[in-house]
Amino acid sequence: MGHQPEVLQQRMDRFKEQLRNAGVKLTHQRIEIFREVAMSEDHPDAEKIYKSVRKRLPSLSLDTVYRTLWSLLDLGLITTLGPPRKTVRFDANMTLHHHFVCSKCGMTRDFYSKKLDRLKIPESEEVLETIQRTQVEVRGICVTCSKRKQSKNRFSREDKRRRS
Amino acid sequence: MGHQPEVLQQRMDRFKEQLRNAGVKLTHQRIEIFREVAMSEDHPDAEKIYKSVRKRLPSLSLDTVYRTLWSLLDLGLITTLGPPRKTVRFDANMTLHHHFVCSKCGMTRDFYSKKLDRLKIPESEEVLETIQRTQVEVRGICVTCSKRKQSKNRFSREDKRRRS
DNA sequence: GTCAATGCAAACTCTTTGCAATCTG
DNA sequence: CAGATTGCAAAGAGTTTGCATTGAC
Repeated sequence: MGHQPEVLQQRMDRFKEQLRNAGVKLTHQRIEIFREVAMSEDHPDAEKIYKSVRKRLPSLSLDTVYRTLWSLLDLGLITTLGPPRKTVRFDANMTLHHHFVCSKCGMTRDFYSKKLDRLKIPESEEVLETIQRTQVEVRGICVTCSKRKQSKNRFSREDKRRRS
Repeated sequence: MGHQPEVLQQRMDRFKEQLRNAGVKLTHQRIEIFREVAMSEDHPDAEKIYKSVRKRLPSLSLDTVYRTLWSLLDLGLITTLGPPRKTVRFDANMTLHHHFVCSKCGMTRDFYSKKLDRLKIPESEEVLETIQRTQVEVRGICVTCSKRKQSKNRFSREDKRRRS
């Protein structure tokens, strides 16, 4: 479980540089939390990150993990799996379709494309026993979020949360 | 906000047929909850479905909405947006990559493909102002979940939840 | 030294569960 | 009518917040 050392090093360097550029403090917590996400191959959730990092920083608290993760997201150093929302959302459209997803608000819209429906997937043997469906997810910023006066991509995510 | 009438009708018919085949009762609640998901174009969460259906069935409770949605998921009548988990998961791999996702447990693994990286997306103008990234999500059942003795895809999801 | 960031504890929100009452087939 | 399903209320997760303390620059 882990990436090539040089990949990790590269990510860590980029991370430190971006934090400095943003005028944000390089705390032990942030360094270790980012390292954990950067090292892992399994897309961990906050709880899992918390447990791992805690071995190195026993005083770490879970809320710091959350705060740090949202911050890293805003800085563009990490992404979320699927739309960045906490509640599960459902879809009765079982026909082949694809998604536009807004990275800010999680808005999701279907779109159709015969070409994309026919995608050939390479190897899957290792991980998936049976394949059910292949879907393209296009991520970007939606029209509404683009218009909304942006807090210049500030480090703190607080304003965004209070609003929604 | 709504699909073509004939699409809705088709989905409702399929829904009723599948429930009968599975030997599952066709209650008002299930019918209205499924109709709501089938009608909507915006991938609603449980809360939103609850609020809408409540206008028609004032006695509906939120826990019934949850139970029904997981059940419909098991029957293959609806899907979730992204992996079917409740907690957000993070990813420090900012290089172009794609995902294998297990529909049962939410396990997610990266994979790489130069071909998929070069996907051409059709129209996006309407919805997304700027596109950040395009990613392919391959859904299926992972090796571990395939092995796990399956409760013959029973309607109730309870066993699965308790286990995790 | 200053102000951002952390840890703690408490509040909140979302989701699940146990059980008696109700409704479908 | 029997057993599945619902509604209720309460418990459980997961996540966020206010505030005093700590630590990076």
